[in-house]
Amino acid sequence: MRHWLMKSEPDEFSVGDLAAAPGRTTAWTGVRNYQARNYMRDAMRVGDRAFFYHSSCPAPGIAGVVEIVAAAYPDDSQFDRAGAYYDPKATRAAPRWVSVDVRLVRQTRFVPLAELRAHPALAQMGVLQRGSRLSITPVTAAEWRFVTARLMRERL
DNA sequence: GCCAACGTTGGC
DNA sequence: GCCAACGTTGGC
Repeated sequence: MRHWLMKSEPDEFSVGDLAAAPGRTTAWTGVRNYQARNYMRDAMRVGDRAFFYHSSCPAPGIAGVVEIVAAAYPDDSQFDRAGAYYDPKATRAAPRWVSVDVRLVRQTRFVPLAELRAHPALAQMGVLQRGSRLSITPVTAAEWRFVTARLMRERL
C-alpha cells in the first residue's frame, strides 16, 4: 500500500465538505497536471491512503486522512463544455484526465504547513520542496508514520 | 497583492 | 527541438 498527499483548496472543497458528502466519499476531479495524473493512473491503488491537504488558503496544512476507494477512471469534468475544467482536446474515445474516488477515514488534528516544515524527518516530503506545485505527491512510509503517529496523536 | 518557481505554448 | 513568453500555483 502506498501513501499520498492530495491538495484541495478549501474554498472549493474542504475536509468538512468531504465529511458532509454522501458516504463521506467524493470523486477527485480537476487534476490537470500530467505528473499528478500519472500518479493517479499508474500508481494509486484501492486501499492506498492519503493526507487531505488544504492549500491556497490562509491556513495551509493537513486536515484529514482519506482512502482511495476507486482506481483511476476518466474525469467527467474534462467533457463538460460549460465547466472550469473543460479540456477541448479530450474526447470520450481518448480521455486525457482521470479521477479517483476517495473516502474520508477521519478528520484529524489540523497539522499546519509550518509544523511540517519544523521536523527534519519530513524535510524530503514532496509538498515541502521548494517551488513544489504538484497537487498529488507520494509520501514515504516513514513520513506517513511520523505524521500519523507523532503529529496527529492528539484528538483522533 | 507580491513574487518565485514551474509547466505549457507556440514561433522559429 | 529550442526557448522565450506567458499563465498558474501557492506561500507569505
